[in-house]
Amino acid sequence: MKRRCKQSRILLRRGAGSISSSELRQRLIAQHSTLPPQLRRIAQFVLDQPQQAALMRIAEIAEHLAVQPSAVIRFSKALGFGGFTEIQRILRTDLLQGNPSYFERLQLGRSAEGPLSRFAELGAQSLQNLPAQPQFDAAVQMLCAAETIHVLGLRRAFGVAAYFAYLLSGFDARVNQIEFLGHMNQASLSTLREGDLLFVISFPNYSEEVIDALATASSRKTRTLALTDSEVSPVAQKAELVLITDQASSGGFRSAAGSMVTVQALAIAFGEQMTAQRSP
Amino acid sequence: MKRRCKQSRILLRRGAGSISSSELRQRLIAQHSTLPPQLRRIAQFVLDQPQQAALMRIAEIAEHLAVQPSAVIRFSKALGFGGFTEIQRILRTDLLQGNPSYFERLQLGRSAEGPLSRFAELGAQSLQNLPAQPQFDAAVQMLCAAETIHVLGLRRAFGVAAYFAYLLSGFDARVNQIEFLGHMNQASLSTLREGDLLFVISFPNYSEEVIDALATASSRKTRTLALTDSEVSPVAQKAELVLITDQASSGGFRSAAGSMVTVQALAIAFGEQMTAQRSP
DNA sequence: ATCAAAAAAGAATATTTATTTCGTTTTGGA
DNA sequence: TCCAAAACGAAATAAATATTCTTTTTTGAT
Repeated sequence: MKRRCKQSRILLRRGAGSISSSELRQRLIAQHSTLPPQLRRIAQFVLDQPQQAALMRIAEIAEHLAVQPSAVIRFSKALGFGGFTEIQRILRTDLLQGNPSYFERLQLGRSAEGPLSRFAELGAQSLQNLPAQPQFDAAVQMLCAAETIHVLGLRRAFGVAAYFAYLLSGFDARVNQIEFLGHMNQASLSTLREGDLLFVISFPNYSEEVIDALATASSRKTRTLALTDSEVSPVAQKAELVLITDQASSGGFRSAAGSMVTVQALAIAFGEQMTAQRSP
Repeated sequence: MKRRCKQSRILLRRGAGSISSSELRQRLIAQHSTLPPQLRRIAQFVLDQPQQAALMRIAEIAEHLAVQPSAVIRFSKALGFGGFTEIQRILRTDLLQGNPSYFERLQLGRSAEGPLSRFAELGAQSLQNLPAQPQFDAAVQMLCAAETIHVLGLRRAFGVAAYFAYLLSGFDARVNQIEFLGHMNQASLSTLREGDLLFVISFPNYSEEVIDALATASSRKTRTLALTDSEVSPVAQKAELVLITDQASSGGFRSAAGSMVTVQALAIAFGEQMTAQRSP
């Protein structure tokens, strides 16, 4: 009966019978009561701990549930799959956080239809990775402690910088957007002082001016905070504290959604803290 | 040299040399600059997309980064590991323990704590509503047909306008951001002509200047396109064609993520169409 | 109690996947 | 420009892992 095996392999490679994770759950729930004891335990495990099931090897799952590896295979076949690998593929795409379809599509090489949904997806990806920002609170502290906040973003980051400066000014912060109007670079930077904060926003390709500004800042004992796309970007290396966002890019285009949300959250956290300090 | 392999395997199985994910990140950042180009790209990928790196096979990662599988192994060894499997083990443990993503929380009905997650959610909401934009194609047509595109956004919309103007200029569009510098409002609007397009971005409270500009435009036979939050907003009523986004707000604060994504999609659709018209 | 049918176990096999090896190319220094 | 060292690419190898196959045990009906 080697043919059956071959056949199922082919199906898997095609990705033809691939279903969504919610369909999988439904099928699991539907068949759960009709399954023999061991297989039922496996089904329960997949339902209860999908993340673990996605990452563990068959042998590990088998050991964890005190069954034989072959039981896991029988389970998969009973559910109508060719093998456990197919189930795991579904679980893993799902584990790739929130937006399973994005990763799925990436792998298949197809992109979403229409620019709007394409970039909406890209933006959503940016937003998904935001909440895990250990530096966020420290960044807010730096903002609060600063005498004057200088905001610098050029080119694609200019709009984000402007938005941030606008929001901060709404909270009566001493804020100054550096625009290099008329290309008077050194003159613009002459307002950086000790006790101030330089907040830079920069994405590839990183502008020389921004990197220079960071150097100027540290020579003037101005503290520095950067919002960029990678921990190892040139600006990240020169800044005291780094926030990361908008890493994903599609076809050479990068979303700005994560940046906008980050600066908004920063500004509002800043505002809340400042008003809290004054009133009581 | 088979012994080396055996040895490292044994270490792996023991889990003895296993380090934490933050240690891994530190090591990655520290060595990043000293690594050869390909390995550096891999390091960056692991830093920037740890979830994906955790789940992908070596061959997939290699393909994604356009390197050979062996490069991934060389990378692992350069970092002091026995193989990529060891790195992946760290990443996977992290994936399991760590972040239940806020999408998950959304599904569970619990709301997120902390400003970052709060506004990430808000932004995600904005993005979800985007794809259903019947006017999108018409808007792109208007952009393509325009002689010169004038972009106007003030206050909270200023950053979005700047971003849009920046993107359009990258596609060799004739674009002009109206900034009302020095408050010479009428002078700024004197460049509006027949055949041009005025693209305005405005959210509550809607600036008087923007509404005035729309009036001026129609008196000068300049076509008008608006990006706003509601079909019945003052700017929507005065504009020929209207795009809607960022309707949701939380505690009086509105996300700008939808606007950014919309203008990005507009600009790129514009760019694609213009290049298509030229080349064939 | 006994038999047949179903379920499970364990060993054997096929396969996928990681890793090594080695030849070639590129890079940086005399 | 040449040489040596480093980096890279591709195929070969080894390891891990999933899957199948056969045997043994359990279950439940008569």
